[in-house]
Amino acid sequence: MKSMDKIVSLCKRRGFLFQSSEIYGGVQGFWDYGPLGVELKRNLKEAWWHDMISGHNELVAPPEAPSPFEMVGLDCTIIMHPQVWKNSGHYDLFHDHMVDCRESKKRYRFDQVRGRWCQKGDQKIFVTTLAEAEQELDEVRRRAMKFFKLRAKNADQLTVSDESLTLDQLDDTDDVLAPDAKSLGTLTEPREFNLMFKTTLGALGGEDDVTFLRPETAQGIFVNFKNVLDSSRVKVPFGIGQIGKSFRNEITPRNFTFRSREFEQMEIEFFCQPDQSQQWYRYWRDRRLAWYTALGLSSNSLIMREHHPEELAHYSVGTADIEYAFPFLPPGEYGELEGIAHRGDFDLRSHMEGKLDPKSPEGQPMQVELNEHGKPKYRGSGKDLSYRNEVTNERFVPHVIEPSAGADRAALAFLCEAYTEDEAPNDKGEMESRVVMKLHPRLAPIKAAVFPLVKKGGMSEIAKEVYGELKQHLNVFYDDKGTVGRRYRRQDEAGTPYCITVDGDSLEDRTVTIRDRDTLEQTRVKIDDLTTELKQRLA
RNA sequence: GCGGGUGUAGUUCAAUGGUAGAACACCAGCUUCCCAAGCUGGACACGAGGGUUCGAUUCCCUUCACCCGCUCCA
Repeated sequence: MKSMDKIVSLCKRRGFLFQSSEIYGGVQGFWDYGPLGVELKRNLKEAWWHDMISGHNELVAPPEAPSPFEMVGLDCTIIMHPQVWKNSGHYDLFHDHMVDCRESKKRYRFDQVRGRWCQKGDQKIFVTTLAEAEQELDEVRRRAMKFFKLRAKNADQLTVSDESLTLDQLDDTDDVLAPDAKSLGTLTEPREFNLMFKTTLGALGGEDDVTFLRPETAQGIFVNFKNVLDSSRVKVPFGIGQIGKSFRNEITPRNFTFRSREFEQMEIEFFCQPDQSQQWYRYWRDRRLAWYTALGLSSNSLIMREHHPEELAHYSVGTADIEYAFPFLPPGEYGELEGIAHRGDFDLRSHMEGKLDPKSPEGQPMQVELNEHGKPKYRGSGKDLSYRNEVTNERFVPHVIEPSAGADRAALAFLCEAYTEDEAPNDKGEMESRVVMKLHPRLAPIKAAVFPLVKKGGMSEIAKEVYGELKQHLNVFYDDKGTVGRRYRRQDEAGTPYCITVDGDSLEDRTVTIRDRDTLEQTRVKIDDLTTELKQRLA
């Protein structure tokens, strides 16, 4: 049976993944890739970069694509101008003040809990509710009656303030009846949740020099949009891709590497004409799903989850998550690998004009979010990030489709998918259980292993010669320790798709056997044809 | 952040208020002409800090990490 415990144990044992700083007891939410893991992850990122960016042919429209398009890459810094995160919306979203209720164990956003002062006799309490604005007064009154143990006929003993307040407008929470509590004063002090990693610019930096490690790579693409346009001659529609580390202070890192605090993203921002954005959204959504299945994720374990219209920001035409049935999730539940979001012109315009207000009235272009003085809450760059079609002379702010993938989550999904227990014969022909990582050859850390069948009679010499030749082209591994069966099993656990064995016949006719990891079948090929044969099989 | 559970070798597990065992894995050698567990030998562990005690891996406290549930998930 496939279980998370077994997968975690194999990852440690074989050097795919280690806990960060393990000798000091580890740090929650940080993980290191070992010798096999780093190869897997590099292969994964290289597959993505090749398939999405460097291997893309911009001269022809791929199947299902509305038109030909261009793709270029970018690699930008982790630390950026602090204003980036204000206009991207992360600064506001990531600085929630939260309170916990000691009684109900629930957590609330401090500025979202509303309520009213209620008085009976000389006792004055603040009764809260999460109810909608229309039901708020009734709900507050109902809870207050219950708290004071008043019957309906004595309702006139209760006075409820006309003014609705949020918790952040109170001096303290001592007299607050929390939304799910029965007694007063159960809320903790509000605590700031810094979901972005704060850091300081410059050696003498004070509070004014605070900035953040990026929580996503995407913003680096948006702020370089004009640079890329001015330097690369790309024309809309085109995409900019980037692979890089991002950082988020996850509240509850859990499930192995699934929710890490330092993680790597593979993101594309695809810029297109607003009237074509729906087609491009569908194209990327379907293409990205197909990418995972092409690399070996079972379509039974993958789902495309379209967000419901009510989940979407109103400027967005659609958002879909590609999700995988990780073994640590209950049956029927899926964990996100990648989100494909239609982001409209929100990001480019926010970086031009100042942070747009997602709560802008529907049916018209979004407006810049204003502060209490009626000025932009956060100033934009003031730079023109619109695009001019040089043929039609039409000028517009491109709409953006954002396929945003998690490299570590993908690596984990491929590891989980690959873990297989099956049966293989032992030297007596009896079936024994075997653990094999059925990684796609493109992802496998080691492409082939080379063995002398036994360490004598000149087999080692030939095997070393074969190894030296292959090593120039492929990541291969040499092993002559123990019996050959044991060496095969070791490679099975590492996910090596092929094992090359030099035997007695090799001495006579310069042939070797290729053993297939999944079928255990062996075929004999000439040493001179080996590189070509392997490259063909690995393609 | 809350509640429950668990921390012993690379892995999976024992035992013990007084010398910490095993299996597999690993290393060296022997054996071995195709699928791990033949032979000999070897190296390797009580998450961290504090307390109680003559003595703590064991009891107590704190802390860190992992697992389960709740919460959160931009």
